[in-house]
Amino acid sequence: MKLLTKKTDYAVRALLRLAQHDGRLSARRIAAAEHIPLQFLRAIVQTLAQAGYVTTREGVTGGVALARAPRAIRLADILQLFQGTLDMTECLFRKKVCRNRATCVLRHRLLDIEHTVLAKFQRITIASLLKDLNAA
Amino acid sequence: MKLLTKKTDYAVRALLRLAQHDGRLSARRIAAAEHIPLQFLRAIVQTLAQAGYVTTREGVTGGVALARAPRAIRLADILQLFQGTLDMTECLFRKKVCRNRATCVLRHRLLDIEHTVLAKFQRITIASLLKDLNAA
DNA sequence: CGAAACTTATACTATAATAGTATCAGTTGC
DNA sequence: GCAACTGATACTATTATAGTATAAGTTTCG
Repeated sequence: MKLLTKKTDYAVRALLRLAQHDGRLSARRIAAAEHIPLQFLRAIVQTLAQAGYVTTREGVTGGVALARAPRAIRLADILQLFQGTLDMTECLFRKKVCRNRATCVLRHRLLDIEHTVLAKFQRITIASLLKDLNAA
Repeated sequence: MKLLTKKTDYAVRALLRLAQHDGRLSARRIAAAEHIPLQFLRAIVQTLAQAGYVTTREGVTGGVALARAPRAIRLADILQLFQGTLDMTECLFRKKVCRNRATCVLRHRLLDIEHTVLAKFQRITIASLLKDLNAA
């Protein structure tokens, strides 16, 4: 079971770099520092920019910068941005009614677990990760 | 994010059926009752049999039966059987040393979350699901 | 102006996991 | 012997993930 995909992982690492640097950084520099394929990172940065987590500037002095305070960027939001919502509610909305009671019983338990996971992800922010990083 | 694959889901549902029936059931009957593709379920049953959760008997009077008490079958074990172990430890064992501290910081948090999830899955058994089912 | 360093936008590919499907062989009991 | 079952494989289709490639536009500096 994989909790985070590479995209999410890279996004978080890029955000951490930006938070540490406190200014504008080019995708190329971030990619080199984090060993992330450049084009892949560029696409990730675009997604982050469109969602308002970073600002970008074109041109030779351009690059990427944080658009929000590190403590205002929650891992739960980045996760949702790149991996979509937690979607265990399928049986409730997509099919008429859960035609199998056993499945519903299971889903009830899964929903409980997912809420727990989500709550934990919501408490993790770029700021809290940064704190861990500096403490280590 | 998907916690359970179809295989795990089907396996649990099959085990619940068997626990309710308290005897031998053919894969065909289970598949029909749970709307599971027959060949797919048969492969799942084989895996369950090889792992010792069910016994099978060939021939016209054959079928599948539980080999363990419902309360001795934990969802965590079924999950592991079909989806493998929780594998967030990659950076510790597969690569020499985590060459990126930010990643390690993240993984540390992920491990914590995975332990929580695993603990919850360990507390769910076929018996506890059956109880939910009868209470509903 | 024009090159260098940057982002934007999109299209393409490779690999692996998931979810099934299809068969043939062997077993059991009437 | 045939109907209903399991065992064991091999195959396919779809999707997600993880990239790669490239053409086009922007900004600054010399």
